[in-house]
Order: sequence, then C-alpha cells, then structure tokens
Amino acid sequence: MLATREQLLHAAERMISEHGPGATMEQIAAAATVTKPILYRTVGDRAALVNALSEAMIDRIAAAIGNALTGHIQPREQFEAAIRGYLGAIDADRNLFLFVNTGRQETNELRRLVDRSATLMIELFSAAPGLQTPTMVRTWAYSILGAFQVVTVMWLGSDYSDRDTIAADLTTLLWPGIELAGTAE
Amino acid sequence: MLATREQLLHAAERMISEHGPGATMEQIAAAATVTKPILYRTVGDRAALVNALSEAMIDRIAAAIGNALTGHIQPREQFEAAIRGYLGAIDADRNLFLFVNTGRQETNELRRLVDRSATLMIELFSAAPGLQTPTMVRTWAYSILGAFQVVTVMWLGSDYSDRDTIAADLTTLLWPGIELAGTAE
DNA sequence: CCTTGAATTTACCGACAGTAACATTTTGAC
DNA sequence: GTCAAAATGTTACTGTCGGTAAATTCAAGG
Repeated sequence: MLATREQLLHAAERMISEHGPGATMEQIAAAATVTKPILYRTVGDRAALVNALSEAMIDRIAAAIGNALTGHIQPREQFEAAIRGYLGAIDADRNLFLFVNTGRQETNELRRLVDRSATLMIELFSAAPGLQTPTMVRTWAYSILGAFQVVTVMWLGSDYSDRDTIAADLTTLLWPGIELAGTAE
Repeated sequence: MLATREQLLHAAERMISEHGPGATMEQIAAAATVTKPILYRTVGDRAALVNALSEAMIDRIAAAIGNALTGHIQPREQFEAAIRGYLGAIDADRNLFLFVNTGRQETNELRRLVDRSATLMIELFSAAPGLQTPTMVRTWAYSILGAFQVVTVMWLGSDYSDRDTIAADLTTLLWPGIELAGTAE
C-alpha cells in the first residue's frame, strides 16, 4: 500500500480534524487505510505522533506569521499582524490545535517544542536592537508564547472576541514593554 | 475507616508529590489506605480529582500572591511581588503543578479554571483605573496567566533563571502596557 | 440471633496503547 | 525459473488503567 510517513501524518491530521482530538491510534491508522503496527513502525508511538503534528503545526504557524508580516513597516504593526497570522493559522484547524495541546503527557517534550518555538521568536525579535540578557530574552519569548497559547484556548472555547480585536489587545499589552527594551539606552 | 473528602485529596497530593504526576488512581487510593471505589465515590473520577486539586492550588496561589503584596505600595512593585508569590507557591509543589497541567483531557474544564483564575486577576486589577473594554480585560488576564504558566513550566524544567530575575523580567515586559492603560486619559 | 440496610472490598469489564508472532509479498542470487 | 531471505503487512494478543457491578462484611434494630 506504500504508505509514506508524510501520508500517514496527513491522514492522521484529517482524522483528528473530523473526529476530534480523542481519535485513537486505530482510527488514525484506519484513516490511512493501514493497520496499527504500520502506523507504529512508520511514525512511532502516540507521543511521536503528537510531536510530529506539533512540529508541523509550528512550521505552519511560522509560515503564517511570515506571510502576515509582508506589507507592514512599523514594527508594532508587524507585531500585531504576526498575532493575527498566529490566530489565523490555528483557526484553520482547531482540532489539531486541541490534539496537540491535550495529547501530551511528557512535559519534557512540551519544553522541547516551546524552546523550538521560542527560538523562532527570538530570531524574529533579534532584528530589533537591545533585548538585554539572554535569560531575559528567553523569559520574554516564553511569556509571549504562553500569552498567545492561553488566549487562543479561551478564544476557541467561546469566541468571546474577534481575531482582530484580540490581536490589537495583545499588542496593547505587550508592545510597550518590547518597545521600551528596544529604545533603552 | 472514615475517609473524608479532604483527607483523600490530601493523600492524593502526597502521593503525587512523591510518585510524580503519573500516579494512578489505585496508588492514590492506596495512599489514603482506601480502595478505589471509595475514592471514586468520595471525590469522583480522575477529571474531578484534577479539578479539585487545581482549585486547591489556585486558592493557594491566590493566598501566596495576597501575602506577597503586603509591604509594597508602588503598583509596579506589587505586580512584581505577586509574580514572585506565584512562582513561590508553585515551587512549593512542582509535581502537583505538573499533575494539574498534564492531567487534563477536557479542554472545557481547563477553560473553567482559567476563567476562575482570570476573575481573581481581574478583581486584583480593577483596583487600578481605566482598563477599557471588558473583552480587553479578559484578553489581558488570559495573556498574563498564559505568560506565567509557560514561563513556569520552562523554569521547572531547567531552572534557567532564578525566581527574582524571572519576576523582574516578566514585570519589565508586562508592566509598561498595564501602566499605560491605567494612565490613559 | 436473625434480618435489613449501609459501607467496603473483591473481582471484573472495556478501551486503548503497544507488540509478538504469523503470513505474504518482493527481491536478489544462483 | 527457483529458492532463500529480507521486507512488508496482518491478525491476534498482552498489559495497564480508568471505572463499576456484584459479592461481602459490618452495624443497628427487633
């Protein structure tokens, strides 16, 4: 049946989209017209699947952010546009986001992924001048990721506000601090 | 054997502290010298246990924050002290924090707890003037909770920075935005 | 001492992650 | 072309754990 890893991951994603984040490994295998041991041999256990889909989603989000940046010159507008891009990318597949968020037991894996995302963000920010110490940069990157993450979870739950407003409100909260660091001395 | 709910929760906490967040229901019951059905009848299923311990932890954190506030007059210092209180409360039982963070499947329960914590935070902030729209206040509260949460997870993982520095860095990031909102017109 | 009802434990079920053992196809050497 | 062997796939199983039904012990009243 010639099932490549990519195809399996794609099928898993489809299955999760349709049947929610509680999809079992058997269902996921079936969605790729494949049996369980093949799924296990090709992508690994459930944790590996969660990781693979997490990384795929991170890449997608990074791409969406990069996309959203075009056409904005003011850094503050870029920041706000990046948030819109982030929210948009997640909105495109809510169940995948939930799967990635609830389907993790091993906290170390979570940390790895947060660090991976943080690296992206640090690179994005390092264009700007003068974020002081390395640990501070890390703390800021973690903070921003955490802020996005929880706001997104709550937003997916009740749509209590619209995407543009959320992006604007997050910018109003976070940008002043970031800007100050850039202009300091 | 006269096992009250409080005793069971307390025993569960002990067990989780010792054996990590992966403790099974059977282990938890045994830690209270009780059998599983009693645990289930008294506190409910695993989700209920996670919730109960979550709420206990939220209360404890709230108390620690309240405690940390005494003696500070400047709002910015209060904010920073609150963060130190938050981190201290979690540091006091890392495994419980991990249990509460990884042991949840139902996203709606997470949302309930976030909203509960956000309410506390909104009350804390509403002493200050002029946070504009209600949805903005929610977004800000969620953001701050999320920032704390992820920073804490990363901190527990590697102690990449010390508590006071993290509190200071978080304040440097978040306070300018908060302050601006308070002084705006 | 017997009965009845509550509290408790034992023993079980179902679901699901993960895998071992078995079957089938493909490959390549002679 | 044939046969060994490696790779690929399938069936059928195990173990764990959350959750619960059924059996059992215990306490109180008659």
